[in-house]
Amino acid sequence: MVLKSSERKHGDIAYAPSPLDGIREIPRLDQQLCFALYSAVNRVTRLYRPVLAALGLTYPQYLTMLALWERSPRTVGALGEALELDSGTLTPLLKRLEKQNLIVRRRDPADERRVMVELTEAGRALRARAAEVPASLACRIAMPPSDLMELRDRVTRFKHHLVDEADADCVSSAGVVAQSR
Amino acid sequence: MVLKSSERKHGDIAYAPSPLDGIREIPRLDQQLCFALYSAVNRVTRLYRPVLAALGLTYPQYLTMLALWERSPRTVGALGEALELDSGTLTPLLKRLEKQNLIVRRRDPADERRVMVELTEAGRALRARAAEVPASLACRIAMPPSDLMELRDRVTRFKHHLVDEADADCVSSAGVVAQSR
DNA sequence: ACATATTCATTCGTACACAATTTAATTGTC
DNA sequence: GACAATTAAATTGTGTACGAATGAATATGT
Repeated sequence: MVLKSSERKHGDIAYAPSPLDGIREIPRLDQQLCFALYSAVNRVTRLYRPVLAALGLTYPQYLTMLALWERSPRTVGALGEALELDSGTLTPLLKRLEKQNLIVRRRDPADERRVMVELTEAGRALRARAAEVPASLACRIAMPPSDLMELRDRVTRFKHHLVDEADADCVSSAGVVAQSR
Repeated sequence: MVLKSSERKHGDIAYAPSPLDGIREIPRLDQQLCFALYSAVNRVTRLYRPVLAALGLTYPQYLTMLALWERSPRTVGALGEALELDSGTLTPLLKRLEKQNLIVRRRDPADERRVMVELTEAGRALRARAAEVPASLACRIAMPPSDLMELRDRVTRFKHHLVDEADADCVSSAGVVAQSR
């Protein structure tokens, strides 16, 4: 019942042979960079959850508060740029923060299209309690700080190398997104 | 209206002073490793979206198919272990794949608690078309393969250093999860 | 001036992600 | 062989993520 599976496309991908029934192509799940990132983020979110629950926040809400603690009256668009989220994601998230009295949202009088998001007193006050979060998380990550910084810089560099628009030269660094060893 | 903000907790975090109104504590958003991971994954998912849409798959569905292409009759639990997802996430996802006729789900006769997930003919056939995905993605990531592999290994190592249970020694590598420069 | 285009946020629909709960089947223990 | 403990998925409820469509406000071109 096994497919023919001999359709080699155009020698475009370097891969290790699959252990299963002669079918080739596509690197294994555990060798793919993108899966590593994907599962790492899920795990990190799970790590943050109990710590942030004490503050009544989810991880994306915590990130939003971090952004607001940096600069407080801010438009939805500016927040979205900082967090790299679109307004369709932020609007309901901000409504939940508003329901918790951590922020207020109001139209910018100067430009009624914009919605200004601003910390409330309670929102600013939460910062003191949130100051313990990084330490709580750190004790759950048994890795030298230098390695963590190195990783952060590499992830950031990776982000900057993602081609947003379809410039599509598509010949350069062939199938190594999901690379084999 | 600015808060007192002079509540230094217990010299637990190394941080750079915030540019804003004297408030300290908590590293900036763009200096946090976890945010870098978080936003990188969102971007990667957006990159995959149009490519996978041609196959009728989302990114988590694609990962699930990758796992099944590696080993096909598999329990929901085994899939969840491979993908690091729980059944609450997997069950509806698998139902959608089943609706597309890519997989079938049936109870294991040997143990009626288990649900076996198996590729259909169409599911196996999809592999040939999916073989182009890594190359399509690679052309959107302008980075040397060696850097990508290095990053993958570092992310994987990072994952392995996350403390799942509350072993909580909590003194070692203080607040560097979200580190400052 | 004014029709057109653009911008900004909201709404809607689809699809994760996970904790907590529920249901069903199996295993241990006696 | 009954029955408590355990295990495996499914279900429920909350909260993201995002594309596409919507609608209101501002910018623009002639």
